[in-house]
Amino acid sequence: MKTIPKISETEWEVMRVLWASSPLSAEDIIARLAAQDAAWHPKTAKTLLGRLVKKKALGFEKDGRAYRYRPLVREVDCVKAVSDSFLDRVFGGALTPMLAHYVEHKKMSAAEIKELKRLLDQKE
Amino acid sequence: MKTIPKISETEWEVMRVLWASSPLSAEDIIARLAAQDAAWHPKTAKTLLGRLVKKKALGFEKDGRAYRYRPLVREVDCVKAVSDSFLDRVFGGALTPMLAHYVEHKKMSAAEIKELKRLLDQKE
DNA sequence: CGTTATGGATTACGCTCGTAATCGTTCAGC
DNA sequence: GCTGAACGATTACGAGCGTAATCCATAACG
Repeated sequence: MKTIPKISETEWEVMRVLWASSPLSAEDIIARLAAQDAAWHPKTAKTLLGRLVKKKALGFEKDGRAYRYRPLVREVDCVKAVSDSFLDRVFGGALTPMLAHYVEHKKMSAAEIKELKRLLDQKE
Repeated sequence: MKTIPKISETEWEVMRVLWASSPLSAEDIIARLAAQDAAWHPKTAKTLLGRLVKKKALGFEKDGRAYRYRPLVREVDCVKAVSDSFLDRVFGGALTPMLAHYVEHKKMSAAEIKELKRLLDQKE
């Protein structure tokens, strides 16, 4: 089991772009980030790319002077790590109260409810 | 709607103790923290209490030389704030994939599954 | 009554984060 | 070939965090 580097709040946005599609150039990544949130400053994105490379969440191949970045860690693994820590911290590790919180406080469509029930059925 | 102060990882453990029971003296809080995790250093806990007071997550009444601390923010509100941000960051705000992740990756007892289904039924 | 233990306040310190600007190099266009 | 634009690398910097130790006042014990 590989060690999952700790990915910060803003770094997650970058990772999510690359999990959705990779490899990508910095330029492409910046474009996609700006597409979902215009407040992204290119320099900031570059800094984050550098940090993610340093902490080995991203790798790259050179493509001329530029890099093409790709994830070195799988999304599922990162999601699992951070989900577990969230569960521990906020709900003391108790799964059901956590799920109950969401079910009770967030809107869900009938289809979503059905889908979730199906998953629960499978689990039995 | 009051503003929820940002509560850090370790601060959450302190808050959880006080949400479970308050008001409590620093001594009591430290004892309860140590009970669940022996690695807690009293000085560290004091620092966190101070910080939580400063950021107005906790208040206190004087009781002689000592303080009796109590939460100034409700657990539900904090849970909601941090849950929403977690959902956004890790799952891009998509509720069902998030719930699905937990249902698929964590162990649940038959009773828990049943309880959750009941909540989903209510929601319909 | 004085000394010590205890309580909160203050100070410490290295790390990470968010947010960029600057630097040095190299590719591309003129 | 020369110049400027663009790339990654390096540097910046204040805030917050995790982890304590130290300081100062007072309460409790002897």
